[in-house]
Amino acid sequence: MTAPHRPRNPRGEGGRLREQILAAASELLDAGGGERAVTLRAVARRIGIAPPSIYAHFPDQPAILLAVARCGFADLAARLRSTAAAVEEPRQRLHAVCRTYLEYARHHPQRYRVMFGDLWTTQGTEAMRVLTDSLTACVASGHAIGKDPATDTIVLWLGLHGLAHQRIVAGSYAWPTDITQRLTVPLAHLVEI
Amino acid sequence: MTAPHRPRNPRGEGGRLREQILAAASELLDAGGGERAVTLRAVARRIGIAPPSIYAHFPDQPAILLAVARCGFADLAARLRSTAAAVEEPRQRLHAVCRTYLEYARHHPQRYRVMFGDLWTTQGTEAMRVLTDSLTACVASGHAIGKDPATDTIVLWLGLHGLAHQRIVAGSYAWPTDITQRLTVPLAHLVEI
DNA sequence: TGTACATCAGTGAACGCGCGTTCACTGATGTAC
DNA sequence: TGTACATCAGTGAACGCGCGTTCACTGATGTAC
Repeated sequence: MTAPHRPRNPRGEGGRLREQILAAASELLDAGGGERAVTLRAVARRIGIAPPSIYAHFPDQPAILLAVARCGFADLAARLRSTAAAVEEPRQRLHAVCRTYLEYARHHPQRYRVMFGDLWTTQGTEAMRVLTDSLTACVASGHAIGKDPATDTIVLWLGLHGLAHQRIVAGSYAWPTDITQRLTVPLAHLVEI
Repeated sequence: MTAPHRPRNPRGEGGRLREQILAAASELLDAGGGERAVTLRAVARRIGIAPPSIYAHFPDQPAILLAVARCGFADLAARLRSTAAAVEEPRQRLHAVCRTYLEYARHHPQRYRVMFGDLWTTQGTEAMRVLTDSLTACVASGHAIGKDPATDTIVLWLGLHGLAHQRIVAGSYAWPTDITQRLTVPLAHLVEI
């Protein structure tokens, strides 16, 4: 658990500890303990520092989780953007973006829960924009119908979120293999052309 | 907070305390504190008993929340059943059942989160059956298309759950007023006839 | 009818624990003169 | 070049708190004889 003999950061590089704290918090989250496992002392223990050392970088304990969520949203948005940029065909692109979203939730289940539980306010708009753009492109190319892509995006996202969340909390449930398609196709109003 | 002068239950009626414990736990849940607020001692305080008195009815602290969830599922299923029984027309019935589901989540937000976070296994099948039956009836009457109502129900429910959950955690968000329709109509494959 | 006894619904005091946070500090490294 | 000083990264010990759980108990109420 404890990592002894940690060399202190060189002068001027004290900020590195902040990254280590965030990384340790993320690891604790997804190491099975969930949100409750991310205590100030547990984070310190994992890095191998004394508990008070954290106060140089975060005002209090909740601030750590908040920062983890903030990073999570930035990370998610970046992944969605790069997925969207990699696929040309509108319909395929929308599917790829949805897949990336669901993969993110699967790879960081507890971080996802923290992000979209409690402190989801306007932080998700960046990620949502990628979804909106992808859906709008489908409408423009005739792959989808619907005169209100903004609202359609919200509805599509609600479906994705429902699936992502339930996959996390009911991991053993035998979901139909084509569940993603069966959710996204009707919600995005995709049509054969 | 504390309720003093609580008269002890008459002889043979000691089981009543169990109900009070569950009620107190539910109240604590939805009184803003969330899951963390439901400590053994907090429950005892709210009823006005000594902490050890709880051990006559529950083996340990997690068992309290588990029992709350169990009751919640039974309650939800009962409400859905009575709603379904009250509406004749298949399409209206499906809508009414969905509405009741969402209302339940809104009225007991934290209880809902406990139910469908962590300990959702096979407890929800009762409630799901009402949804399946309603959807099947729609297909039979030609109000909905789709050859696999069982899977369609899961998909529809994922959408409902996504909305219910996000309404809870992002209460202030300005959802479109017709959001329920826009989610259920495509997911249930409802058609005009 | 009286009394000993069993049962029942709960108490009170105490335990050890991990937590968040505070405070005064230490020891290495760079900078000014 | 030597030395005093400031800065920086982090420590160690301690605090008070609420928690879950244990243990031996109390006092009212019903039952057997």
